[in-house]
Amino acid sequence: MAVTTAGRGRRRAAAQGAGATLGDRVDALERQGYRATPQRRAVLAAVLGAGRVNVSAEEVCGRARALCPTVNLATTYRTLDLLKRLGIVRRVIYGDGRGVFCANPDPHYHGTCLQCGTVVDLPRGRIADVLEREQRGLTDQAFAVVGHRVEFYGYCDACRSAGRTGSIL
Amino acid sequence: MAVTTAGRGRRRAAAQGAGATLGDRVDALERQGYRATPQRRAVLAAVLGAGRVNVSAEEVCGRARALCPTVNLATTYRTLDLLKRLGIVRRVIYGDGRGVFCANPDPHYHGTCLQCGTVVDLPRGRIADVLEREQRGLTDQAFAVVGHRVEFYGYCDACRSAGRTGSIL
DNA sequence: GGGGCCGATGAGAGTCATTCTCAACGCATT
DNA sequence: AATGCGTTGAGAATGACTCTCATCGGCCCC
Repeated sequence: MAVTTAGRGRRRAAAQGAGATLGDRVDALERQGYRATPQRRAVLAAVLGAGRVNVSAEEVCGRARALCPTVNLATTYRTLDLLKRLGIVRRVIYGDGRGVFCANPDPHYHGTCLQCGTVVDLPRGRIADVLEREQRGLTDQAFAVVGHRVEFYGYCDACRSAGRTGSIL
Repeated sequence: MAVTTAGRGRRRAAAQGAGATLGDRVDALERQGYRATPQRRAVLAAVLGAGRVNVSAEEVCGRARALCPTVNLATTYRTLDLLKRLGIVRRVIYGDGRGVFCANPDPHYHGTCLQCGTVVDLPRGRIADVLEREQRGLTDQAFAVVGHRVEFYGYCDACRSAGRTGSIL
């Protein structure tokens, strides 16, 4: 997979949303006045390429280097921050304080494996509505609630298959 | 408030739970074979004294020093970790990856102020049951869910009174 | 009641993720 | 070619946290 010229105007799909491609995100970037440099394309491709599994900045940097060898860790952080501000990626902080990045544009939850620490996307269920209602109920306290975040933990496929479901992260 | 001799056998209340006092926690500590040193008592008192507002390790250390001037930051971390293992305090990691400590033994949620970062305890509502059910529903995926964590965000009393409700952490 | 044992401590160095600084680069415009 | 400005790489700085190690201080045994 090469991340160099990244076709422009090839697709007219939604810039965000379930079907958005790498090119769509590149377009979004440029539309906001940012240059789509090879480094930024590589970082973007690295996050998108991780699929349902969320990745750390260091992992993103490693993957991006396979596409553009000059990508630096500082640039990776800068780019991820930019993509976060543009709403293209999300940053998830969990249990041990480590941050991982996620490019899934659909509403979803995150599940952290108690064994290996992997963070995967989980489909969104019916909790959201209940949480919305709960939010309103909590607001008459000394705290005005405006949003929430849910995080699940358990065991990923790999760890379950390997029988590793004992320890606690 | 002095944290020196910390009466033993004064109370016979539940060692854990809503009505537990500083002395109860000290007892719990000793019952498990750990020494209730002045430093540990001070750290414990510092966390308990913070009430509904959760505190960072550095804040705990500062508060503890008012009770026992020799308390060191390393000792604070060590003690907080010990108290965590004993189930006396809980560690909450939120938004920016900073960890805060909480001594509230009742089931509750945490609310993070988007303005000043303060973390307060919020009363537990009816979400828990829904989340339990949701957990089971999510488990037939490539991930076995065994638990969850909910975090609310909004604006604390102080920031609302001061009219600071604009920015996002 | 002196000595040894062992858990606990303070100070400071080390670690790790993340951010900052700054000179250099690259591309567009003139 | 000259200028300007966004972007970059390298490495230093930061900040939270953990580790190391010599020392301290109760407690037990003789």
